[in-house]
Amino acid sequence: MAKLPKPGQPVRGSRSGAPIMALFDLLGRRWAMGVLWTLSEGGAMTFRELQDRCETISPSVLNQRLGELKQAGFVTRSARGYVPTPLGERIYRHLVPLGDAARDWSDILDQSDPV
Amino acid sequence: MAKLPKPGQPVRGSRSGAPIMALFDLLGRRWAMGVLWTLSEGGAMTFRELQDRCETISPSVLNQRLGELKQAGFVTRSARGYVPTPLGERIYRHLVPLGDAARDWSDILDQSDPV
DNA sequence: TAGCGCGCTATGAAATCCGTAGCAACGATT
DNA sequence: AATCGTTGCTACGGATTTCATAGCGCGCTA
Repeated sequence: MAKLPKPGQPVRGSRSGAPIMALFDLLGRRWAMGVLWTLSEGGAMTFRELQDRCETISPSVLNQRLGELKQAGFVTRSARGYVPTPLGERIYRHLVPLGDAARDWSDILDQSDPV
Repeated sequence: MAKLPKPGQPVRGSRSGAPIMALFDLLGRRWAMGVLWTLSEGGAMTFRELQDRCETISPSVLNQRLGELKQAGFVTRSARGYVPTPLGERIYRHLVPLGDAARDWSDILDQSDPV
């Protein structure tokens, strides 16, 4: 099992553990950003609900990602289910403009390379 | 070999291919964000130089990520080496504030959980 | 006590990633 | 012309990660 990336300690991709590299290690795991995104968009939700919204995630990976996100302090568990922490919300807010860029990307691909 | 995620087509994580999910699929592969980041920070550079800066990346993975980023239109190859495209630059600019958040994250961890 | 939904774990196969070695092409040097 | 160094990558085998599916133990309700 891969250990949790922590800024300041060697992570996959950086011996120095530059914070951004630690974050990339964490968020660059399959589904990590998708989970944070879904959770931030949808508000508090249960494990199963999250699983449904993520369409194709397997429970083992969801559980693992949730554990990592919890340990990293991006997600926590409230009475009504999993929710992003303020720190998690902040990361999410930086992810939002990526959604806009993604839409433009989609438009560009449509123009240059219609299916 | 995993196929290139394209918005509008089913990707890992979304049957509908919502642009953001296609982007998450692409960027959520090991080293994808790190490569884009390194390239944007350092300007045009050769394969080997990129490999050096990424410290621990293997050439096979670097080559694969570069191919994906090229196909996605985020990176291209100029006379002086690999460079991000305008679209790639744009993604990068949205990644920058994540670096700030990562530093704060690092500070928080230092306070709450000193090694 | 039977049925339900819940959070999650177990398992085994498939995909991905890794480090290392090394090849072919090129230009500069001897 | 033979050698050298650099570059962009590919081959390979093993380690890790992700996957789909099945199902367990719990608490609640009827």
